[in-house]
Amino acid sequence: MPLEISTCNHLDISHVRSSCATCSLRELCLPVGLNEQEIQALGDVVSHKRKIQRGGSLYRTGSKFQSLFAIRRGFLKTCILEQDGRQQVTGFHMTGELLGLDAISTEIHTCDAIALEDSEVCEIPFEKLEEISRVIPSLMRHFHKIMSREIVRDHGVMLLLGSMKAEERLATFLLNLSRRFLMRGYSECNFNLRMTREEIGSYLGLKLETVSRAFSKLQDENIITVDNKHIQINDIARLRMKMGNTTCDT
Amino acid sequence: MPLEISTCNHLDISHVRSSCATCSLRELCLPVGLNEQEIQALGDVVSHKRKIQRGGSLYRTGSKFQSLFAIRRGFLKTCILEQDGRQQVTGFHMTGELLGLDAISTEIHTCDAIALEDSEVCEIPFEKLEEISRVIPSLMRHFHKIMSREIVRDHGVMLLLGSMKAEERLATFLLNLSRRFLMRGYSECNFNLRMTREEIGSYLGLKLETVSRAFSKLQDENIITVDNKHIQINDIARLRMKMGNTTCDT
DNA sequence: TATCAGCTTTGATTCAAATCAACCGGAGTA
DNA sequence: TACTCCGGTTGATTTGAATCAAAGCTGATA
Repeated sequence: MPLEISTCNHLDISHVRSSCATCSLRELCLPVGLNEQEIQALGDVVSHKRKIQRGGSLYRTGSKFQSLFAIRRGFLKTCILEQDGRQQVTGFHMTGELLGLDAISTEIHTCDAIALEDSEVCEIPFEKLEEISRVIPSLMRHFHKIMSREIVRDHGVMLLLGSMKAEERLATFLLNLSRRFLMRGYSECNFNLRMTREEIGSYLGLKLETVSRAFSKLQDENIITVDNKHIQINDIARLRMKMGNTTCDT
Repeated sequence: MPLEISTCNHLDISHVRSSCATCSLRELCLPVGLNEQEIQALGDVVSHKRKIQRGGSLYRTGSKFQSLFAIRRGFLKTCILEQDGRQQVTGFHMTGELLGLDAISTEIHTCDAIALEDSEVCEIPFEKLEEISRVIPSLMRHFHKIMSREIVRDHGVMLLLGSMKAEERLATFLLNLSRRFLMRGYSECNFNLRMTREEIGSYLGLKLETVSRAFSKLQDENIITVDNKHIQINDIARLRMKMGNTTCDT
């Protein structure tokens, strides 16, 4: 079922908030430079939407259905769960981002995607994506870019985990969130965290107490103001200093 | 210039050591399940081979030429180099593996690939790869799998860096190398490391002294025998125990 | 063969983060 | 209202890895 695109034609992604699926796709795809034809073609293959409640999972390790998911609304985390209970968050994903790129290799999802708040996603089966890409080859190239970007992002996280101190990690994390909020049209200096200290710690390779201490330290230095889940960045320049001279963007 | 494949038809990758480019591609591609037609098609687009001397670089951060590289012979490392001199090895790559998947997103290589010993690679320009994929769609699917596998691998490394102790990291690393050597037809319990302690440390998020100590500890426990760069695994089961109950495969 | 630079090992010390523990505060509920 | 659970903060202590330091080894080269 093709989705109408005539109803909205916002090209500025910062204003795209409607529930039109193609708009959501536009929001997704503009950053990678898709043109109207490509967006419309992609809209045609979006088979269905799914809602996930807070705490619910979009997919789990071992689930076989192969799809790419575009987040239309909400906030999710992906994580690896080990047999011994060790768990690691591999990423946080917000409205307008993509999910599920790990599933292609194994025919099976190797990590879980769990909603941190009520969310809604578009599901794009890989088969459909590949099918349409044969007609519109440029789409495939964009898809490659997205996958490649994920690899680069992961390398950034590896650098963070391998060589940064707790405070540097948190600064990097906050600046990354800030940038993503800004990109989606929200304030870059005022936002609410959707995840707990423990989840942040898991992502950054730290314990929750260490995360809490790092927050307190940044607040003591007047760089940020923390009120539980609410973060206000008072001095973004000094926060960048904390990050060190890294170009890494997680 | 098409490459002849009639001269060799080894299907058992463990014996493929010839300098025939298509053989090398076969070696590369069999693990992902390419058929003869696909291998031959890919052989046709391999534009040229490159030799890299020990210490030389295949590509550097900032170089713009976009290609996928298939290692025909040798051993390379990829690493991110930060402005402040911080450097992190993101992976080691041996004969029969692929390189260059990070370049697609940015139109530019974001990390360096440096030869740890004299090496030789096939260069496959992305454009050619995409071109041929339009004719043979299954090839594209394999390419996706390879990229996806890289993402999964990176997640494994993130788990390692985020939650493992020094000894667990080294055990995981050795078992991973072991498996890859086995896959290429070498001994899984007797091999030579191509990289220094410092490079291992950089990859595992440890200092070189810590790596050395971890080696010594495993030797003291009679799990491995270390003679400088030569490693012999005496008790692979106990080495696996050291790894912890992780399924992660770096 | 001697020399030298780079790599490796080992020991002593320091330090950052984990761990252990106590307490606080808000949301939900009996 | 009192209770409990959960998430967050803060303090004290422990611990694993980094750092500093010295010395041994190896392979390349003159």
